[in-house]
This record gives sequence, structure tokens and C-alpha cells, in this order.
Amino acid sequence: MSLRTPAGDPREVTAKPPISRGGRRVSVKDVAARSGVSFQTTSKVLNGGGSVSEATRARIIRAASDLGYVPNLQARSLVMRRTLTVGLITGDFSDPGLSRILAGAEQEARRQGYGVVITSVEPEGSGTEYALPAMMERRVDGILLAAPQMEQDRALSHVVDHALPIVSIHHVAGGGVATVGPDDELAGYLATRHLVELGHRVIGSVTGVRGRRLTQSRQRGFRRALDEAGVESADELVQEGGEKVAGGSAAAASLLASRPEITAIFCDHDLEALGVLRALHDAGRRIPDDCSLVSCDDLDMAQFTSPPLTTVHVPFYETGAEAMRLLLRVVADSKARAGRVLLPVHLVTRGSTAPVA
Amino acid sequence: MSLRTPAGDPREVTAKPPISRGGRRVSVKDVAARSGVSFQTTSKVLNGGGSVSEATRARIIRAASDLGYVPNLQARSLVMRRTLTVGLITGDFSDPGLSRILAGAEQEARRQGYGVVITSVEPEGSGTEYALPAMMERRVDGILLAAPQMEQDRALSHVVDHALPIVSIHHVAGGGVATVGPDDELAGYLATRHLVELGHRVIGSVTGVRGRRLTQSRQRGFRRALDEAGVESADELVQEGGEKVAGGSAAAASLLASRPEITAIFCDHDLEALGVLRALHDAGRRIPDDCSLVSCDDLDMAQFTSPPLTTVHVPFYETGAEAMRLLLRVVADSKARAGRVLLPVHLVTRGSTAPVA
DNA sequence: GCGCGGGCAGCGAACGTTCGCCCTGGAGGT
DNA sequence: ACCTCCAGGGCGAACGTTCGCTGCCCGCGC
Repeated sequence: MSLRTPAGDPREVTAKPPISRGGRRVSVKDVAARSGVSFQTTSKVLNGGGSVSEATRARIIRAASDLGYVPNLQARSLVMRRTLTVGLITGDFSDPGLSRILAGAEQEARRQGYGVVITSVEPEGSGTEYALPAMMERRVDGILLAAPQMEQDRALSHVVDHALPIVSIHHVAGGGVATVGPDDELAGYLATRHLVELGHRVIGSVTGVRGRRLTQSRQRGFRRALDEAGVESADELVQEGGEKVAGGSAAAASLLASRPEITAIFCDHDLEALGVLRALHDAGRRIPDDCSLVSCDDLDMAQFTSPPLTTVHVPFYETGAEAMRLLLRVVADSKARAGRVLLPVHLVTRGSTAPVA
Repeated sequence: MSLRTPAGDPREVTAKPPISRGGRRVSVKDVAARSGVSFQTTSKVLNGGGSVSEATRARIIRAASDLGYVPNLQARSLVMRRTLTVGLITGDFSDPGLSRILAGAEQEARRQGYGVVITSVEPEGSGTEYALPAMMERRVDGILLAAPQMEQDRALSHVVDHALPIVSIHHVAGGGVATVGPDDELAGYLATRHLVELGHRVIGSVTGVRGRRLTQSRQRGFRRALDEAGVESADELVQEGGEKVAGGSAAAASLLASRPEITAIFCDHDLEALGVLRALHDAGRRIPDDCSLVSCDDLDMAQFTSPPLTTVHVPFYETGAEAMRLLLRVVADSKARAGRVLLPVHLVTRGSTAPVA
């Protein structure tokens, strides 16, 4: 289990350890030869185990560091039947939310001594057939899924059925996969309740990609808040904006056209909100005076729009970290199957919302 | 007459191939047993080589697919002495530029059939001592460096000296490492020349992190453009803004305070530019009427600021892809050492610049 | 003086591959 | 009838580890 690399001897004044020796990487056998013991004994020492005299132990450590020995994880994995590596299947790297998730996941894995092999699947789904086999070939100990577009992927059931630990950030077709993610319904609810509390009674919504679970959850929260307050929730008050700025812009424009009396808009994503902001501006409405805007995600940029965005903070980094934590727990102890973890979210009030005029 | 395994399990036409068999992963030996040949022959067939009759070949393929055989890359790597895996050492995932670089690199690696094991180093430098050993243990075939903060890292010379192919996006201490990156000096030059051509004669600059190569290059381009046009380039016209929004804001404010007659600002990064935008706004200057602003990077957000940012487009994605391409070329053919590749950049004119009033 | 236990180290096997060499049998040539 | 040749396939070895067992020697108690 311990991933020890030979500690460099500070007294070593001579050249830094060579990485290669005679063209070949140095192995335990080389270290063994240099310290006059069998390679198995060397292995024992380097892994901290066994009963070995202090003298030879020191000799071996010394030799290892002299030679610049670096253990070969491939060989080790072969016999240990675990690679100390997890697979990370992701969507678009440049999605700001996703990238924070990745950061959290990677760092947590690293903290626990695991390596991460990463592969992304293209939005169009290409790469899906590549991702899984690639991970299996590499014999990862588990897989962390952070690819929204794989929600529908049936190929996953393959893996799911057959005891390779897997945790997903997003919903997975067929269920049965442990999921860790923000409480999206709560996010929608909090955002909307905020608007309601400010006195808004005609509230429009610009949604994310319609088919996606995340969108559905946030919208559910949206409706719940409206229902609780007895506020109208007509279908025409809801427009799909996709996940990009331009989509948000278009959706908002069409919203304003059909229901000009709108005084507030709830938006599924900050990125869309940027588009909405622009559309409102173009329509000559001042924010928040003429129209309030609240969204979800709390990306870095949210504090730098004008006005700064009131939005529900979604703990992306923590989501990635927590998902990885759960995955590694299952990896370590296969009985530790877990269901669905919901991470708390909270509203961050900035300048884009105000009491209804 | 094929020799079947005594196990003679019923050929299930419906069920998908099992991933595990009897708790253990299926290996070539299992496939061999089922098709009545030696495992070495199986290996030959599965790798497309050797001379094997069409009949047995088919039988083996069939058995492999029935059993859901997935080759073990660990074992293969052991004997082949290459892992078909490259290491990707990166900085902050959520840096928009970096994340695009990662995307390019990952996709190119995937295209060429290589896996990517990724690790990030924290801004404070922690993780540096971890990253390299982790890569070496995993016996990656090469390393792609995309971590600005490792510019100064001396531990790298270790690797560099000893024939592990390595390509970096950023400058590496000690030199000797192949580098692929945007032409940063050109970026600074193009941006500044644009301002000069618009008639600006008092031009301030908000820079990135001072110590960084990238900053120095862009500033060099900035000065060159000024010098060519015979425009003043006083030190007090240059303020360090770091790489974040807040820093840009502060730098711009101090610039305006010391030289109120400034009519244009050149900014090293879009993110800073966002801060500058805000500072200008706070100072009551309209953009671009009272003050022009140009920056570098052309992040997605640049088109959504108000006004949209005139900026030099930097091909992040292509940088990552090209760097990976170069790395894999060196991996495949160790003689193919290469020096420094500069990728072209170009100015994108939007709304934040105008002729001087 | 003898047997015994324990500390220390060695040894063989296994993990799942690839690679090169060897063996076999039957077809074809003389 | 004999040799040759080649396609088809087996076999041993190696890659760099870990693990469990075995064996040696020494010191100690009786």
C-alpha cells in the first residue's frame, strides 16, 4: 500500500541520481546487486516490511538512492492486482464548472496516493466507445464519471454490472451508480424563493439543456418555490437557453417578447445569465431596477459582471473531491456501496436582484 | 475439430460479455483454454501478427469476444517497455487558458492512442515534488508540462538530463527542454501596434505576473511596438496586475492616478482586462470613447464583456495539441529533438478600442 | 553438549504479456 | 523413396514486482 520512493540522502554530494543505467531503467535487481543481497530482500526493505538487520537495510536504502531507483508501478500492479490509479472520464475541460470538479477530484486522489488517468468524451458523444475500454485496459481501480453527456450512455451498464467501482457526478442511465452532486433542486428553489421574497410575481426562467437531469432538478426547485408562494408558473414563462451565452440571450429575448410584464428571471446557469444580462440591456431594461436576475453556479465570473450576479453557489470543487473520496472508499472496501450524496448549496446575493418596483 | 474447454458453458447469445470471470479478470490464458490453443498463439492472433490458420484465428477472436477479454496494458507495458501513456503536469485546472491547452493535449494523445495520466501542482508549488516521481513510477513514455509555476523548478533538470522525452508549454529553468507555445511577443506587439495605429500616444500597460516569461515576452512586444512608433514607454506607465481580475483593477486605478492623460491601456490578460474595465468604469471613463483597452488571450468571455474586448487571439487548444504532437513525435523517434515552436497569434478587433479622441 | 527458537535472508512462484526459436507434419520437388 | 520447405503452432524466457515459505546460523536454556 505504501508508495515509498527512496528518500534522497542529503549527504550525497556527488551527481544527482541517474535515471537510467546502461540504457535500462534501474530495477530492484540492480539495487540488490549493489548492496549484495537478493532482490527480494531489497523489495522487502523498500516497502518497509520484513525483518532485516539495520545494517543491510541502510546499505540497501543507500544503494537505491545512489542508483536513483524508481519502483515500477506496472510490475507492482501486476502482482498486487491494483493499480493505485483511477480513471476520470470527463466532458469539456473548459467548462468552468467541470474544470473545478476535475481539480477537486484530482487533488483528492493525489492526496490519497492515487494516480489519475483522464480522458474526455466529445460533446457529440464520440469518444464514449473509446473511454471505457481505455480505462479497462489500464486496469484502473475505479472510475469517476464527470461527463454530463454520458447521462444516456448505455455502454456504462457493462461496467456497472460488473463490479468495477464507479461514482458519477451526473445521473447515469439505468441507475445503480453512486452519485455525488450538488443539490440542484435546492439551488433552483433558493434562487426562486429569493425572487419571491423580493415581491416578484411574474417570473420567467431560462433553462439549461432540457433533457438533462440537472436542468430538470433546478426547474423542479423553481416550480416548488413558485407553488409554495402561489405564483404563476406558466409554460410560456420558461424558455430553454442551453448552456451557452448566446442561448441565454435568445431565450431571454423571446421571454421578454411574449411576457413583457416580467420583473424577474431565474436562470439555470451563470453563463446563460451573461446572455440574459445582455438581452435585458439590449431591451433597454436596467438591472436590477427594471428586472431582477438570479442564476445558479456562482462561477468566478459571476462577481465581475455588471451588475454582479446574484446566484446560488454550487460547490464544484467540493463535489469533485467528495466524489473521489467516495470512490476511493468503495475501492478500498467494496462493501461500501453508497447511494446518492447531495451537497448543500447557498444563495449569494449580489447586485442583480432587487425588490420589485 | 476444435478442442473445447471442459467447462463447456452454454453460449449465451443474449448476455453481454462478462468483465470478470470467477472473480478474476479474464486473461489470454482463459481465451486460449476456451479455444484450445496455447496462450502465446492467442496473443499472436489478438495482436494481428503471426501466421495462424483462418479457422483458429476465428475461433480465438470469437472466444475473446465471448469472454469479454480486455488486454492488460500493465503486463504488456512490462515487456514492451513502453506504456503508451504520457504524463501531463499542469497548473490550475480552472484557468481558462490552461484548460483549453489540456483539452487540446488530451485529445491529440487520444487520437494517437495514448493514455494521459494527469497531475496538477498547486500554485504554491506544493505537489512539485510529488508530480515527477509519480510520473516516473508510472513509467510514462513522456511528459507534457503545462504548469507556469514550474518555470523555476530545478528538479526538472533531473528528468531533462536523462532522456525522458519532455515538452513544455512554458519556459523551463536551465533550458534544454523543447517548448511549444504561442508567440507571446508578437501578441504584445500586435495589440500595441493596434493602439498606436489608432493614434494613441499615451499608453499604459497592466502586466501579468512580473517574473513570468510569458509576461516578459508580451511586454517586450509592447515596448517594441512603442519604440517603432516613437511613443513614450516610461516605467510609470507599466503596472503589474498579476493574473486575476482584482489585480487588474488595482493596477489600472493606480495607473490612472499617476497618469490621468492616458488614452489607452494594453493588458497582458483578458482576466485582468475585466478588472481594468471595471476600474475605468469606476473612474468615470467610457470605453472606448475616453480610453481604449486591448488585451491578450481571447478567452470565451472576451466577447461578452461590455463592451466586447479587443484582444489578441491566443490558440490555446492548438498549443496543447501541437505540444502533444511534438512530444509523441519525440517519443516515437528519440532523435527527433526539437527546439522552440512559436504558434501564430492574431488580433481580434471588438468594441473596446477606438481612435483617440 | 544438545536441541530449539528466532532473527535474517534466500528462493520459487506468480501476475499477464510479447518475443524469438523450435518442432511438427504434410505438400512438393527430384 | 528421400530431402526440403513452409505454414501452423508450441514452448521457454523475460519484463519487475510481491508474497509466502524455507533454510541457515547463532544464542540460549536445560
